[in-house]
Amino acid sequence: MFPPIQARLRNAAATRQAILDSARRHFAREGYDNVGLREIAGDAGVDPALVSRYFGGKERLLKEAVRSDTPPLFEGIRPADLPAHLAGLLLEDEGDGCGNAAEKTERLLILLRSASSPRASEIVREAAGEDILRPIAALLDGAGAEARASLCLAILVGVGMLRSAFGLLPARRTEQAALRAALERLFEAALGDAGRD
Amino acid sequence: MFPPIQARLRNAAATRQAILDSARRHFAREGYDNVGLREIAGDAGVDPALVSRYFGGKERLLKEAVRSDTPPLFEGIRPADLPAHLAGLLLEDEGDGCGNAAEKTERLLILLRSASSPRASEIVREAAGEDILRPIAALLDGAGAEARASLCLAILVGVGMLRSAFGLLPARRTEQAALRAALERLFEAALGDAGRD
DNA sequence: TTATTATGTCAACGCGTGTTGACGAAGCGC
DNA sequence: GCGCTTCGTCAACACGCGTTGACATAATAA
Repeated sequence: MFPPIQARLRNAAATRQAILDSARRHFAREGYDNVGLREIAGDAGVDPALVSRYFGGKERLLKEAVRSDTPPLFEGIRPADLPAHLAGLLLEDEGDGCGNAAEKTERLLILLRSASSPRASEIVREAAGEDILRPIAALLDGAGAEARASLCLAILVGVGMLRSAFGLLPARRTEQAALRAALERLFEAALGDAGRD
Repeated sequence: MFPPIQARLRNAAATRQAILDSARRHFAREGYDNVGLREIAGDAGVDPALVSRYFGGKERLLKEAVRSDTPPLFEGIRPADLPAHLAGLLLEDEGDGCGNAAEKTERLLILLRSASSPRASEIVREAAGEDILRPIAALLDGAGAEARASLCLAILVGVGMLRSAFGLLPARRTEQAALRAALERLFEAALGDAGRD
């Protein structure tokens, strides 16, 4: 599926990184439960046993995959730009048509597609709170900031699920502009007022 | 977990129905992949082998569980009432706190929580299209009716996922009114204009 | 060189899953 | 009573999963 990396034999650091990269790709496209260690290892050009050996288990691998060693998603964004930025995250994430996500939003896809799965839910919930909910809520102010951020996350999750599981909202070139506008209005509605109690 | 039904021995129709009821409850709460035939059968007070025997496999059981032998979700709804109706579906579905869903929206929960899962995705996509997307789109008119209905489905899925996987938006009594208002505005934004190209 | 460590390979385990076939037992017509 | 069909029970299978330990081989030091 991915071209196996060669000429990297007997290099622990590079092997570890190859496994991590392959895991990120697969977790982002298929979700934690729907991919096996053998596939991840296979695309990394590595023996499946090494995954458990290097990372100490599949859950630890996921935990490492969603660690924030990639740039944060909401840095330098002004509150007024949030709707456009959120819509952009959804529209740019599947850059090359259907497959490899842009690296900077790969973490978002991992969270979206591993949300179900009892084994991954705790890790996913924690990472989503830290990487998405908290940054959005920090940009807002007033009562109900968390609730409004939650609604944004719901839209992110819903649109992501619709695309991956239902094949809807594919964002073809011809419709992308209209969809982007609709998503921005949706995020505006979510951010504008929610839980203002 | 559920009180096992007794005094139903040697009654094929009743046994079949008990399995189907248990399957609906479990699929709605845990999703297709996260529940085993042994649990479903156990809560139905039945041997696990009977599930495969009566329904011919787990996928067939899911197919039967989402069949529309329960009342449709969007009957007698006027377009203007759609936002309130959709918000109501999300807020009333977990009636007794956390657990047994109201029967009339159990099918909705099954679809939400089984959306990932490669084995169930085709069945879920088909049922979602028939039970949710098509009815909503039929209530709308003009260009982009399907895209707008898709956005509504995305909100349904997202909010449902957030609740089941992340434990957010729990809709406590004190916040329910505010959340309902926010959801209505969200659905209004989704229905108002989307994909108008 | 040889000895030692680091890295990768292989086969197998234990577990849970959905599924199937053989057997037992209840209902029912004769 | 018997015979036959229907229904339920039990044990086992085959499969895939994550994981582990024993072994082989490359890299490195003595």
